[in-house]
Amino acid sequence: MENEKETKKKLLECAMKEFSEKGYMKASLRNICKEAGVTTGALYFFFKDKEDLFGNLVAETLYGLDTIIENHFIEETTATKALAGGDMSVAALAAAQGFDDDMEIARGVIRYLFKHKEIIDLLLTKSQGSCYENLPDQMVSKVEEHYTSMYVAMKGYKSKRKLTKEDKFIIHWMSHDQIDIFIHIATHCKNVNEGEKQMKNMMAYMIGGWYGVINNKY
Amino acid sequence: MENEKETKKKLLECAMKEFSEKGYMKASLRNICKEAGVTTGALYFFFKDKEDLFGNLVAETLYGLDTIIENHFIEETTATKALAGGDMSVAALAAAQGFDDDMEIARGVIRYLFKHKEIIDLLLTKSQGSCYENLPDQMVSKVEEHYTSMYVAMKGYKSKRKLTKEDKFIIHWMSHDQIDIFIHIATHCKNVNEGEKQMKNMMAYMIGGWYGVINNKY
Amino acid sequence: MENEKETKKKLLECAMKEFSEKGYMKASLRNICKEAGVTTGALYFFFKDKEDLFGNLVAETLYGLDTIIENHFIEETTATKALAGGDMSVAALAAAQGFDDDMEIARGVIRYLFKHKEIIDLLLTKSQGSCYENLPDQMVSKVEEHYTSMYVAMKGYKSKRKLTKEDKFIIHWMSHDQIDIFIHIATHCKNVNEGEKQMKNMMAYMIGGWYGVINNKY
Amino acid sequence: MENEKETKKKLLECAMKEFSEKGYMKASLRNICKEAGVTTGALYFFFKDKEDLFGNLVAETLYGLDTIIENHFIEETTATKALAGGDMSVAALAAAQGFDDDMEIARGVIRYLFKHKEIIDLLLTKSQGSCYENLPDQMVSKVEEHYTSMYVAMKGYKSKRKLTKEDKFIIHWMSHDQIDIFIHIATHCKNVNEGEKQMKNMMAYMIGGWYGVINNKY
DNA sequence: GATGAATGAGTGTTCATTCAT
DNA sequence: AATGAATGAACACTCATTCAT
Repeated sequence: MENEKETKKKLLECAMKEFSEKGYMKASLRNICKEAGVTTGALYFFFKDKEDLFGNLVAETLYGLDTIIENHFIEETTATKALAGGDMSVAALAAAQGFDDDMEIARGVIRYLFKHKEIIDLLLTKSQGSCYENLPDQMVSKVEEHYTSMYVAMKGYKSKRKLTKEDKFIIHWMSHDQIDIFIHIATHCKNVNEGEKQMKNMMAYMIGGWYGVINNKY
Repeated sequence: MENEKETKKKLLECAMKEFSEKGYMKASLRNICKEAGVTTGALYFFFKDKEDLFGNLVAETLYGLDTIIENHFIEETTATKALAGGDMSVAALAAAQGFDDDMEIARGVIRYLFKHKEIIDLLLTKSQGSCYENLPDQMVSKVEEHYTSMYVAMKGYKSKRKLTKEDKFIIHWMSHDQIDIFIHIATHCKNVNEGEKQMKNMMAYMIGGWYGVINNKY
Repeated sequence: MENEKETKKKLLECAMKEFSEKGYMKASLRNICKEAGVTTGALYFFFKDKEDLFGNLVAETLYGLDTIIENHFIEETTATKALAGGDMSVAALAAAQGFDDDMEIARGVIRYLFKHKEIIDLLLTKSQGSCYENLPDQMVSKVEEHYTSMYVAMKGYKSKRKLTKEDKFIIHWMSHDQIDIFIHIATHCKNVNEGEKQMKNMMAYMIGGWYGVINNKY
Repeated sequence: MENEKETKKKLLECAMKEFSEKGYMKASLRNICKEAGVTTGALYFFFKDKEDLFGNLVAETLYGLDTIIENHFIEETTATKALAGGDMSVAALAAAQGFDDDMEIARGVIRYLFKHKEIIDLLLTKSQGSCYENLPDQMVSKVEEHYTSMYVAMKGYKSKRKLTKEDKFIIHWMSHDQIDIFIHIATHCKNVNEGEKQMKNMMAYMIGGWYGVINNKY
């Protein structure tokens, strides 16, 4: 019963190695099978095709990440909405609170990233050619809504309708940058401790950036 | 003599199209030649191999970009070094000056990016699999040295030797982010005017970020 | 005991569908099993191989058809033989009688074809690649002997020895055409009523053809 | 210059052999190449894909056959149309004339078939799976229109509108049978002389059949 | 009776590259 | 300067079949 699943496991391990070394497109199913000591037919018993094999490697981790980001940022969103319409100083205070919360969320994200570091690396840097190649963009989209609300609150706008093209652009950029911080940590720090440590400076950078934008007169 | 160069030109045009549509890896030399109305042999008369063809497309633009970044940021570097050892307020003042200069440089970079938008897009989003796939990283390296000096000055350190691992990490991140701003503008704005406009907010974000980092106590 | 046979039944149903849709060669045993909700191993418990599976689908129907044709046409044969040696007009008369009998047989065949229409379609149009691909030819052979006797009688020959190469050729053709009439009806009429109706004209055509041949002077 | 085309020729020869032996579907491009002493890449230099290779074998012959059938039968059609509305005996006479003409056409077709016997065999018996698998049906369609006109004339109908479902069915059958005569000759006679000889009986059969149908009272 | 696993040979097709002419 | 021809290795994928359990 145990060694029945050995082959699938072996296949996944070798696939992990091959994809990590060569990226999705250049990875060879033949190589994976050879390495695993089985014929290509065996691979197709367990997996529908190349994409499915890659999917089996990353799906679970991806789903968990999605859940974390979606849940947290969406809860935040509703909380932050209450700020809209308040006076600037209150908003600023609340925003500071918002950042503290974000910090907490970020810590959670980072812990998750490091818990699944290899898969995350695969997704972030080796998925080109697969259906997962736009993962960062998708995550950015999820953060963007949350940040739009925060931005509206901090600017003291009464509704999202007030947002100019420039507002939207910088919100998108900051969302992108937030995701990029996670990616940067995941790909540049060797463990979760270092990740959490470096994150403090990065969050300081980001918060400073937000204030720079909010107070920008140009 | 004229139609000799015609073929090379045609080949480059068709290569541009193919690489832009499919990316470096999925681009087919066959297709390029078919489109250009010549045989593959012709291509190999003008270009050593696939990489060389891609290189011919991007080399000039790349060299120009390198030059801009290298020249400007390196000149800056020497100027900023004078600050080392000064008191904090002077440093801050000087840093502000530094940012103004950076703004000017950034404007130049952006103008350059849009002047060669298609090639830049190719380099930034379609070069995976070629030797240019790490271009952003290389550019980051060039900015990094300049930023290290600025950082040292703003922190009031007496020499680079004082830099901790955390300092180096955040400097790398901010360098990366600077390059990312350029990339973001190049890939998200439709013309140079919009690019320059959006850049103002982004620079405000970046400068705010720097201050956030410099003043960070954690 | 009951659901044991359920699986075999299910397999046969799904095989029917797959073979009908794709033809013998392109049909995939994998697909059949997937559709039936069992593994390929199960299929190989019930059937020796692909050919055997196809055989199980068509064998009974095929055997019935064989029997009908063989019995009837062979009975006819002995009856018709009595004509040999008689004078022409008697032979013609007898031949007319023969055609009436043939009409009756044909009606029986057609009824049988429509009773097993789906299997017949399978055999006639989807069996290429299997050992049944020459079914029409085999049926032709069976009719041929009967027609040879009829031909000998109508021509007023004293024995089969008189048959020239041309005689044999046209007998083969007419046998082939007789089978083709059945096939045409089976594949072009939507039910037995229409089949029987159209058959009248077709038999008129065939009988006219026979007279054309018998009286042909060239 | 001469042995440049040797490879393509060799490839076509070997393809001819492979397709003839195994049929379109079971033919292996690898085998063809191995037999021709070249790599598969070479094949793909000359031919787009399997279908194109097969097409190169048969296209010319097919086009010629199309032309013969289309030209002749369509010329006939207009000639025969003049009969519509005339009295029966005249129509019958004219029909007899029509059959004489058809005989002449048929002789032309048969000569063509034997001139390209191997290709014709390929098309008729080995093309399943390719885009040519329905060739006989297409040819039947072309004959059908001509026969409809003849039928209308012989029946003494004033227009095609009078045709019942039964009329149409038997016309289709007779068209089918006409094509089948050609196919039968092409696949059962070993040379054009034998073909032309056997055709006489077959045409007698067919003409007899037509009269049988036209005079049929049921 | 049936599964789950695996084989091994095969499929058509595409690729960048080479080279004599 | 360019062609036409060819290579050879690689690709993802499918197949009917087998067999221990």
